[in-house]
Amino acid sequence: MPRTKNFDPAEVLEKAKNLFWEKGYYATSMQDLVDTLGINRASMYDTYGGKDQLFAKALESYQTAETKEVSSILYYYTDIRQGLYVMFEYFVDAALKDDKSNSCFHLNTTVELANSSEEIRASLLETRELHLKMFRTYLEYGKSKGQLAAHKDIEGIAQTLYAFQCGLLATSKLNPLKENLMKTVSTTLSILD
Amino acid sequence: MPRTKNFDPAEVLEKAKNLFWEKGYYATSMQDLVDTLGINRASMYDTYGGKDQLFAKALESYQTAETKEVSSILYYYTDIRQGLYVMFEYFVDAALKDDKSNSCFHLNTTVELANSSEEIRASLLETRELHLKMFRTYLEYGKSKGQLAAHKDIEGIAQTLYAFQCGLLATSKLNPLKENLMKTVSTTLSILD
DNA sequence: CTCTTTTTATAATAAGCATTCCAAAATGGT
DNA sequence: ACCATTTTGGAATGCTTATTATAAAAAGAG
Repeated sequence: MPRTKNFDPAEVLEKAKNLFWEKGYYATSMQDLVDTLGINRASMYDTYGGKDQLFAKALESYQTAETKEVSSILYYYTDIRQGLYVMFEYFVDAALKDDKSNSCFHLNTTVELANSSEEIRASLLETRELHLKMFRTYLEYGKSKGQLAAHKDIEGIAQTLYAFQCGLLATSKLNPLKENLMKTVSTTLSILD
Repeated sequence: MPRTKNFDPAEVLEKAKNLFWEKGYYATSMQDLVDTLGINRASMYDTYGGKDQLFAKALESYQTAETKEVSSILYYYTDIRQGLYVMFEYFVDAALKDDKSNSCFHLNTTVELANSSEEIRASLLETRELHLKMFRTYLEYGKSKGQLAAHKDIEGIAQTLYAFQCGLLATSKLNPLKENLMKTVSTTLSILD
């Protein structure tokens, strides 16, 4: 019957995601969000709920998109070394986009909130589990193609790749140079040999 | 002439360090500190200055202690694989102490504040540089002893070890199991082979 | 045009924040 | 014993926070 929403909730959520990604949960105030999102404070509360819910939705949106992206990258490359390299490169580019060094929203949130919000922790754990599963599957595939020696411990490598990915993006805050970061990627991938 | 301080400033700073380590800068209020440190609010301001300065001192204290510890561990072990393994084990134990999962104060602060405080960033960068230098020196030593092949890229390995260390401790928040974490350490150390 | 709902702008609320101040009590050195 | 200084407890300050409320303007659907 009446007036419809004047903005695209998904578009606005994207802006909130970028702000939380850059500044973190505590350092981002609702006033910051009002200034950034381009919609009124009341519309914000009406559409997304309070700060907690908005943050949770932003994180969810980020994690879903990243998981999908990783999946399609790995699916595309039949050489696992190449696939993993491009995947790490994708994360590095995202961490350094717009000449900032915002690292990775998933990692930032792990450090800031994993121990203080059960709901957020569950969301982080689920994403970690999804990534580990993708790594395992991809490594199994590599083994079947003879790209990975049969005796290699897939679970150990998968967890190592996940840990290294977190470290790579964390250090990108202090060392925001792509070529430097990608050298550590190459070095790390030698665990496959 | 008159009354002397009633508490040991270093001891109290240790408590502040543990609280900031656990909760981070923003999530720790001065009231939390008053409740935890066991000294009066006025004494706190008088001895350490405001929140910023107290945090900076706590971080400095942490980084100095950790750097010293790493140095002595590496100095003690003549086998570089063993030395690095024990070093990572030391960090894992610290990250999981008291059955919590507080990760590493240096890493936590990198994620939370590296982009918002120039003073803190400088302190973090200096510590990173110190650790890289220790790694390089240790790897050179290993090379001279024939424990590391002559063609290995020392700078690349050093940076990779630093990145992995950050990732190892970050993931310890979601996966606080020592044996699990130490398996990724072993896997990563295969980059030396 | 007429509902009905959303937007907007503004303000009120209530709590928490870091910091400063004050006066009384405590304490070590002379 | 005296004095200088710190500790203590409490309160006051002034600012920021998240959230809710209010009322008027805007706009799509019948």
